[in-house]
Amino acid sequence: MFESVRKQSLSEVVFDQLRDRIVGQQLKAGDELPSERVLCELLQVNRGAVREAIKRLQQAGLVKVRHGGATQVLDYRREAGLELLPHLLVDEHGTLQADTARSIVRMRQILTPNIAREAANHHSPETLAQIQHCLAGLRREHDTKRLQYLVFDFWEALVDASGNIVYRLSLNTLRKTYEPLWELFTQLLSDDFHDLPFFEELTAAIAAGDADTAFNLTQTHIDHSSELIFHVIDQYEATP
Amino acid sequence: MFESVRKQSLSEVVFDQLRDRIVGQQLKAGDELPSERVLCELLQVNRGAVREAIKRLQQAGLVKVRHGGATQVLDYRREAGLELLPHLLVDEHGTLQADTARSIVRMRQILTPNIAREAANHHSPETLAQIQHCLAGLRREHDTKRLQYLVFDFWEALVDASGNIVYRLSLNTLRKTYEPLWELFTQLLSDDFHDLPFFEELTAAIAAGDADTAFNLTQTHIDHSSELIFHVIDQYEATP
DNA sequence: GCCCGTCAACTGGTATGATCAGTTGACCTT
DNA sequence: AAGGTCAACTGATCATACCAGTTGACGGGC
Repeated sequence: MFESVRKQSLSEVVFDQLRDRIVGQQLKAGDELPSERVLCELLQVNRGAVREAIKRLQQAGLVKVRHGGATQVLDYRREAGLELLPHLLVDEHGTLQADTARSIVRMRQILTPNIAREAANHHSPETLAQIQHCLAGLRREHDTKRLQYLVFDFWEALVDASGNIVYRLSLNTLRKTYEPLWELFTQLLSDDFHDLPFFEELTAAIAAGDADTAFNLTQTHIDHSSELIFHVIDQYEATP
Repeated sequence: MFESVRKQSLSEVVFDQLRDRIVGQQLKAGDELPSERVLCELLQVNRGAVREAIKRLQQAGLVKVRHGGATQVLDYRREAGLELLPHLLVDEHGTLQADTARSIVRMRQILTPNIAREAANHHSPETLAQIQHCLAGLRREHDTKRLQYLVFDFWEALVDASGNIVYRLSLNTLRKTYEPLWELFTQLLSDDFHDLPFFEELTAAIAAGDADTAFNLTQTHIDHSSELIFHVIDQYEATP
């Protein structure tokens, strides 16, 4: 099929370039960015584009801007937020960083059972209905690719039911992080997507308000898929 | 003492105003922002300032900008990242949102024991030394206020030792979120800060690579302080 | 009637150059 | 050596063009 052509604004290009230099350590913490006027000259763009890019770097916690003084590069490991994750997982050369990948899987591994637990504790009639609606979709679908989307919707419904906004926002970022790798998981986690009994039991446990069962069921399920992914990461790391 | 005077750039003011309207639901998901030129007129500022603010909104996942079309407000609960948290905890009127506060405490509660576990599993000689250095500081300090900083440094050392970048970035955001409420915790968690035996045992467990003990010790410790905080939140919510 | 191209009137994106405002450091005075 | 002055940086703001993509009304063709 056709792919949508990518259109990047200038300020986006500038932002990407500076961000990559920072996470790539060519610009280290404490270093000073060239002045806006110099950057214009170096990058051959107008100053507005440079300023927009720097505003975004500031928003991302990568630089500190001071009126009258030079713009300073911050230590992104101490200052940046989760939203930097996508660019730590895949570096500027498109290389996947195994350490980051493992970190993400771990996070998912510990977050998901707790989401299930809190969904059992805090669900409302509306959010429960949404979960059950997702479950009904899972029952009908057999194509792995489409199933993957439905499984994801199921988890999103759980997060909503948990009522925990921090889980919600964290998962948003995690989603954006592995969206580019979506198809990688289609085959890898195929068995998990097709594990209908699990989704049935989990939904039942949540509906019954049985938090411990919801937690344990999910932990078992997620531990399994995590092991699969860890294994693939190890393989990837071993064969450059 | 004196407080440093706050200086906010225009684009920052514009950004704050628009962000508050979005999280405050005056601008709902799907709504269209006024055009940049109209916003200039409404806010009586230069277009550059408006554009810089909108770039930051875009970076934060709050709006979707399309060349030629209107800028659309997104559903921040589905699109935004963790970095929005500070502004969900305290709304534009300075009111603390109890639900968000509880979500944050829960997140901390489930994250911290896992950080300890992974610190036990993955620490290097350097990161372990850093933890022990923090512990030494805790032994010497008795003033609660200064102790609070040292305790925080201790946890940061643990996160570094865990080697998990996702934990690291999440904690960065959580830190920025409760930084404004820092003094609130000074008295509330005073007993926890002074619980030296806990820090001693935890450090020993990590040094010994005993992940389960590290996990359990931390869980007990954090569960206790979480209960304290939950209690205060409940009280706060009951007395408006 | 319906389809399709045209075009004007939006929208955001880029460019230029001027000016305001805070920071820094060399230099001069005391 | 201490302190004040000032020129030369830095970022912040402004005004005004013009480029480029989107939208929808309009009108000719079938």
